[in-house]
Formats: sequence, C-alpha cells, structure tokens
Amino acid sequence: MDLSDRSRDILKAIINSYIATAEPVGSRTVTKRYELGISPATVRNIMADLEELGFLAQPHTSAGRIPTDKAYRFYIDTMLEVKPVPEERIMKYSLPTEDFAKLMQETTNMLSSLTHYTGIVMAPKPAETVYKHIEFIRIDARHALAIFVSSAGIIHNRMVSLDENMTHKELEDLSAFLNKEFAGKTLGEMRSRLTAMMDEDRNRYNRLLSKLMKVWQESAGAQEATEADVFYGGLTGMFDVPDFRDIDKMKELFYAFEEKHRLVSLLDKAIEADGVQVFIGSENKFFDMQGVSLVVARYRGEGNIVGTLGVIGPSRMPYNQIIPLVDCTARVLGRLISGR
Amino acid sequence: MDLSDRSRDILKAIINSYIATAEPVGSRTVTKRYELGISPATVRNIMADLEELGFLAQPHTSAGRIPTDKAYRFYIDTMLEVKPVPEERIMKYSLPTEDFAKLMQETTNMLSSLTHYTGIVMAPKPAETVYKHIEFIRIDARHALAIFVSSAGIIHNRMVSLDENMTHKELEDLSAFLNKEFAGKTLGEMRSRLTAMMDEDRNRYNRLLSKLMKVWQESAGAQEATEADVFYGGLTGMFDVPDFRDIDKMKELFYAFEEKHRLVSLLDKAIEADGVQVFIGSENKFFDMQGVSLVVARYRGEGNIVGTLGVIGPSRMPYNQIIPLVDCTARVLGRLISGR
DNA sequence: TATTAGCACTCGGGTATGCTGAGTGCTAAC
DNA sequence: GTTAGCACTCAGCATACCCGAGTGCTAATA
Repeated sequence: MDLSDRSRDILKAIINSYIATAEPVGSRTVTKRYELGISPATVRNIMADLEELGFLAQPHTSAGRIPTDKAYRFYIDTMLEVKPVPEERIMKYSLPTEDFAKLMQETTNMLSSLTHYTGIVMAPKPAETVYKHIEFIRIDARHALAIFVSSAGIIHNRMVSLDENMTHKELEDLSAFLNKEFAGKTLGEMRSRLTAMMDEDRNRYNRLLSKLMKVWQESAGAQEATEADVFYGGLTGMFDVPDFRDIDKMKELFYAFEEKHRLVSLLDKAIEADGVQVFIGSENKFFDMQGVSLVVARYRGEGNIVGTLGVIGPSRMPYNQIIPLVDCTARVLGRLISGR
Repeated sequence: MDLSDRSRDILKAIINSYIATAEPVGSRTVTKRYELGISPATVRNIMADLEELGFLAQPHTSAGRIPTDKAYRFYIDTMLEVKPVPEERIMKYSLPTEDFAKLMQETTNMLSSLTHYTGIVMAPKPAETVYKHIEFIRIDARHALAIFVSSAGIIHNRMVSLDENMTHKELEDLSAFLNKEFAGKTLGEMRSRLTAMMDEDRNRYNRLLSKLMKVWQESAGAQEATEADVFYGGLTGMFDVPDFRDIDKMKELFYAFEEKHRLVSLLDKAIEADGVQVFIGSENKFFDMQGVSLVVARYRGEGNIVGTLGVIGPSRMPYNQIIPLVDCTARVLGRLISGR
C-alpha cells in the first residue's frame, strides 16, 4: 500500500473527522478543519484516487465520503498513535473479586461505561483452566453434584447420576482419589489421564468415571459449554450510537448478540495472540456485520487462566482511546484473577 | 364497574380485534367482523361512552379506538376464558437439569420461543432456599471459597478471606461443624441461629463466622445479590412486535431490562401469591412502561425453593394463550427442580 | 326512547412538486 | 501540478394536495 504522504494525511483527516462527527466528509471540510495548505479541488482529486483504491466510499453522489473497512484497517495498522491509559482510571471501579461470575459481569459493565459501547467478556475456558479441587456432593440416592474449583475461585458444576448402590463412603473415596490424581490439572489433561487409567485398571469407579468423562467432554467441547460464559454489559449503549439509530440495524445487532457461539468462535481466535486485536466490520466471517467492529484483548491470570474481553461498537470508533482502554482492562482483570 | 351486556360485548370485540391486528379499531370494523346485529352508529355511541369511562382511547381524531390499560385489566379479570395448555407442549422442550444456571437460561429461551415475546426467570432467592451442604475450599493462604449447595443443585459461592494462621485442619473442622449445624436450613435461619450461637459461645471461629454472616447478609439483602439471578431469553423477540417497532420505545424497553432491580422488586411481589399474575402497562410503579405488560407466575420446588417466571410483551397480548402457558411452565419447572 | 341513516368534519398518510445546499467532476487557466 | 470556476447531482426538507377511514352530531325512524 504505497500512498503519498499527502494522500495519507488526507485519509487520516477524513477518518478522524468521520469518527468525530459521523457525517460524510467533503473536500471543503477537509481543507477547512485540517490545515493542509491545499485547495478543495486538489483534495477532491485525491479523494477520487482514494476511492478508486478502495479506501473511501460515497453514500450517494452529492454526499461527502466515508472511510471503508479497508481504510480503518490501514489507519489502525499504520497511523494510529495510542497513548497508554493509566491503570488508576480502571482501578477506581473496584471490581468485586469475591464472586467470579459477578466479576465477569461487572467487568463488562465497566468496559461499557468507559467506552459507551457494549462491553464483552468471555470467561476462561473450562477445558484449559487448572482445577484445584474436585468435590462431590450427594443430592439424593441417585444424584450427586460434581463441583470443580479452579485456583481463581471459578466454579463449574454438573449434576451426575450415580449407581443406585454407591455408598456415601465410596463417593468420598472417589472424591479424595480424584483430588489426589487430578488437582492442578486442566480438564483436558484430566481427560487424557483418565482415559489411560481406565484402560489399564478397570477399577470399581469405572462407570462413574466414564460418566464424568462425558461431562468433561461436554465442557471441553467448546461451543455449547462456553456460550454460557459470554457476558455482555451495556447493551443499551448501542442505542445511543448514531450509526445504529435504525430499528433494523439494531435488530440485526441484537440477533448477533444472541447467537453467542459466533462470538465465541471469534474470541477464540483472539485468545491465541498477545496484545489488542481489532476486527473491523465484515473482515471476519463470524461476526460479519456492516459497520460493527470489535476491539478484543486476551487476559491471563495464574493457573493457566485465559480469556478474552473487549468492546463491540461502530467501526467509526475512537480507536486511539478504545484500544489502550481494552488493553489496560485486560491487564487489570488478569491481575485481579491472580492476586488474592 | 357496571356495563351493559352489549357494552361488554363491544369492548371485548374491540380488544380482541386490537390484539389480533394492532390497528385501532373503528365502529365499522366492529359491526362487520363481529356479528352483533347493530349498526356502526350505535357502536359509535357506545364507544363514546366507553371512552368516557376510561376503557378506550383515540390515538387521534380520525382513527379508531384502542383499549386502555384499564380495559385490559377489566378484560382479564372478568371476561377472559383460558384453556389449559397440555404439559406435553412444554415437556417436549426437554430442559437440561444437569446445570442449574443453564436450566434457568433455557427456560427463558423456551418461554420466548413459545410466546415470541421475552421470557424471564428469577432464580430462587438464596435467603429462602434450604441448603444441603456447605463447603470450604482453600484457595491460598488467606482465602477460601465458601460453597453453598441447595438440595436442587443450586450453587452459591463466595470468596472469603481467612485469618493468616488458620490451618487446613481447622477449616475442615469448621466445614464439618457448619454442615452439622446448618444443613437443611435456609440462609435466613442460619443467620439467626448463628447470631444466637455467637452470643452464647465465643468460640475460635468467631471472626470467620462473623465474616460469613456478612456474606449471608449480602446474599439475603435482596437487591444486589438477586440481580444476578434474573435471566432473560429472546430479547430479540421484541424487535418483531409491531408495537415496539420504534427505536426510542425499544431503547426505553432495554434500559428497563438492564435495570434488573426494578424487575426484581416487581417479581418479588408475585412470589407471594399463587397462580398467574398480570401487570399491565403502568399499573405498577416498578416496571412502569406504557404498552408493556408482564405475565408472571410463581414456581415451587422441593426444599422451599421458590422463584418466579414469566413473559414480558406488549399489553396487546393474547392473554388467553399466554396466561395458561406461563402457568404450565411454572408447574413444569417446579417439578424439574424437585424431581431428580 | 333507543336506534339508525346521513352528512359534514377531522386528520394521518401517501404522493407530487419544488427548492436548497452540500458536494462532486470536469475543464481551462495559472 | 494546482486551482478557480461552473454545471450537475441528489438527499432532505417543506409545501401542497388528495384520499380514506373514522368520528360526532342531527334528524328521521321503529
């Protein structure tokens, strides 16, 4: 992408203006608001070039231009300068750490009130977190609740049905056994270990163990299980974004929100890379919506806890503020999860 | 409220017509669609009377009339005939009982897809459920996770900080002690019992116990704690209700959804009465929105588990279908929670 | 006395029309 | 290569208009 300096300046001016006003920007506006020592006519010529290159688009003939997804991408990759956010700005929200689910929820709310867009947090994946403790609690003769507790206090639980004749003592033994063998492992590790063990030694817990394995399989099988672990905050913020002040656009947006598994697929991709990632408009096939972008970052805590968090908003977003904010929030959340 | 039979018939016809079409209904429509052997002029006279009584309103001069909240209230109280819903209709959704939170969520989704409105479920209040088991799991030197498990497999957990010098053994003892003393009690009962005990015997767990009590207090203190236990399903359904096809109306609605505590206050009222309750439009001060109604019922399971569930939709709702549906869902959910 | 037919009136919604202003592209001059 | 000038485009807004559904009132009717 080789643009002349002047073209870059003009593109930048247009994007900045559009981010600020949400209005298509014309050649006159560019020359007036940004002192480039250039006449509108010249700007027009360059704008025509930029349009041909796919950076700009016209809503209609007699309107100014607006940046395309490609322009935002270029802008973010090559000419964005972010200033880091002081952590105090985020710390002062004093998120509650005594209840994990609540922490997740409050983080989305915080993201939302910091950005005025919709905050999103994906809880750490069960399959990849290290569990500290496993507990069985008998509910009735035929059922017990299996509880997995991670080092950060995250809890996953699942009802399992028991053999009729399993005694209280046996259940306790099983619990102790599992804790001894599996504490400090991830679900994934537990599963492979379990498979091996079941092969070599057909012990008496066999049936229950195989049931447990199924439970783990479900939890590990990304999709279904993790849908429950996507949190939104400040959905209403979207109503105040002028880009979405249209009932059908809004409807589309909320439908997308409700289909969490698409979002999960997308966020899963973000979990691998370090730093903040931006998905602009229809760049990705999972959350493919015109005019909607995501700014996402990974957070990490002790005990192999990894999740993602971010913001959903219009592509016309003040990235220079949103990106460092998401970045900082991810760091803070990671710390909160670890440090108790 | 003494209306002549004919007035009642006409009012009923108007309400039915408006529920079906969402269009203001005029005198001609009434005579044409409902055979009452009466001329439009007569209907007009009666409509004028009904308007004066506050049952009807005119959006503008040259439009037909629409029912007021008062009319819906009268309609539901005096002339609604519901036919019970066969439970199979609901059973076939096969809700998942192995994970309580998921059960709640899936119930809202079911309510939504049965009604095409927004489903809502309030989980049983922690303060009033009977707990079967209490467990402490040490997270690190200074923190433990307190886990409360109810007989239905509902889990509440809270991080508590420990005295530095509390040994593993002591924690276990405490756990055993609490289970012995408190299993089968509600949080409320536990609390009063605990207070009594702390007065008479200043034992070594005193400090931790008082901290626990604070935790319980929070959980019991309705508002904050129970907000997390309100589940919505099918928010997007609202976008397809013609009454709400307006961005500002929608915004108002979603703002109301986000303020869960208002809803909690309202649903708390419904928890006391048996049977289905209907809150029409601005009848109540908690969820006061023009044109929005709630149909709510209480569900009950074993172990003193009580919660509410229902549907949020336009006041212009086919109550004769929605009411029995909500009623039946409440019964089924109650059974699912109990029967394991 | 209650009901009804007739009629004038109201008013939202749709359509046609015209104007305005922001913005463009092109051309010719600098 | 840049710029001034000019003709052209088109969304948005306002105005005017008509249509039709619906009302309220009055006078005739059963």
